[in-house]
Amino acid sequence: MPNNKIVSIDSKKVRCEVCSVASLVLPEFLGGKELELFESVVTHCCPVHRGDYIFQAGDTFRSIFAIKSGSIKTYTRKKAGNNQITGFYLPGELIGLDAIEEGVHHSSAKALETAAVCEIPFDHLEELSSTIPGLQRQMYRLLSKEIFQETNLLTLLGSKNAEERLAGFLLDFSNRFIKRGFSATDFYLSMSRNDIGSYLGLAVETVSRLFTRFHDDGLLHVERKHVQLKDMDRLKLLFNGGDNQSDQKQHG
Amino acid sequence: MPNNKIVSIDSKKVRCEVCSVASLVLPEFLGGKELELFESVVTHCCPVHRGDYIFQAGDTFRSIFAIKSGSIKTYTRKKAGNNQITGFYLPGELIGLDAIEEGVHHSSAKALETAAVCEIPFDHLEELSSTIPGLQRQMYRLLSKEIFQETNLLTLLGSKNAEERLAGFLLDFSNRFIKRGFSATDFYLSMSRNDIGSYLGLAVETVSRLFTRFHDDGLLHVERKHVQLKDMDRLKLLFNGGDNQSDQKQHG
DNA sequence: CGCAATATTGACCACTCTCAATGAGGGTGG
DNA sequence: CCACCCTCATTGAGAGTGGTCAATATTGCG
Repeated sequence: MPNNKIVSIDSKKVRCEVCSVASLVLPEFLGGKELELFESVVTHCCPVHRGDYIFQAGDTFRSIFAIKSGSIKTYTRKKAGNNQITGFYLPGELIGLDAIEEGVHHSSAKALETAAVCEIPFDHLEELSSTIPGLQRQMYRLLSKEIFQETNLLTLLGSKNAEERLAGFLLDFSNRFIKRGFSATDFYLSMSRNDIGSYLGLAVETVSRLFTRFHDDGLLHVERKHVQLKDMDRLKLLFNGGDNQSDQKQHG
Repeated sequence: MPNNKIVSIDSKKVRCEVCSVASLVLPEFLGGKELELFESVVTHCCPVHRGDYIFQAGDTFRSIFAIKSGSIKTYTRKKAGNNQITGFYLPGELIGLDAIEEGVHHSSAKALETAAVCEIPFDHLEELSSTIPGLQRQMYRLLSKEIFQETNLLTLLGSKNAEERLAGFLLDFSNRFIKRGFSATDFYLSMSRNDIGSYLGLAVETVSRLFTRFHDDGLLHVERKHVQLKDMDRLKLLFNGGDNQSDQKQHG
């Protein structure tokens, strides 16, 4: 597995492993004592390997999971033999939030590479969040953030063409990497082209062709999983498509 | 506005107006006294008319809103002059949940018809939910439900073709109407074809053509906003597309 | 009653999917 | 250490779904 890791993350893994989950997931609002309390409810914090499940569709919901290092994909079953990727998650992000309501996981979560994932039993978290006001607030914010991000993805799928989608995908990762202190323009994508295609609602071949085109156009340098964004401005322009200009393609 | 109301809802509006928001939005877990407390934080409960905004993108987030009657659409700005519809909301549903995290609305909410909408100041709700454990739990569930539903929509947009999308759209509304005690097979769609198209990531013309085709195929009877589903089984079959059968179109 | 907005329908074509072949990596076993 | 296999990625050619443009209802509103 040497090549398909997000190396920039792996290089910091040691540091991540020792720092607290709480400070990673809940960067604000919690004091030292509260952080400790939060840490106390985190039961497991085990490393997983590429292909390992964190949970599967159909599992009873008991915990949410915080990612400390590595990356995770979530997906739902689609048609025979195929999966619909619903998200890629990086350190500091939570998975399993969609299962709170029904008490059952409807999606599966699988490690894209070696990763450290912390289990947070939800009933403990609930109890704790009713005693620590700041934690409750943070929980609301985290859930809201997930909704907001999915709304953005909906907009992407509902109104953008193939190249706008891939540009948006890359810019999203760029933003998320930079927030974690990694390079905004030089990173490894731990997921396969197939996963990217499914996530963006495109065929694998289209994704592959677009990477080639972007490469040839000088927008980026790509070699398998390794991506270096070369022209962020044009990439952003591409993402925004016909915006600003008064052309109104699609759903006019 | 005689024709573009969801009449089956309107016919029950009087009843809805007098029953509590809480019992509509939070059907479980709250006792009589707690319901009263919850009601006390609901400041406004004003009627809105077709085209009225509940909130707009850019507004400071202060409240979430519960719909008591009528229907609401939410959307984000897309390209010049166009909107990307992100959701349609019916009585008992909450809007504005995506704005908690950043404290700013990134989407707008507009009434599709005359509707009753209750404002619930979020800081009050937060306070209250830390004193009533059942309320906190319900809030988590409601937020989680929104995430789950958006994930479903993502799957729809990411992996279904045009007719599967429209079938899914109709089945979704059918389910939501039946949960509210209305007919599962006979209802009015309060939104325009344009809105449906935007929501489903399709051109208006495609939506129109599909309605006609479904009508001609005997799947449903449609006359402008009035829809009567005639063959739920075939509609479900259509929605599931190539599932069950071992054909694996798209992202093979 | 006429204008504006919304729907419907048709013709055309482009974007993206499908199918198919080839190439490149990575892991396993001899 | 190399051969082999299997998965994943790339590239090409052709086809089809669905978008765009345009014209014509139909409805609603001032």
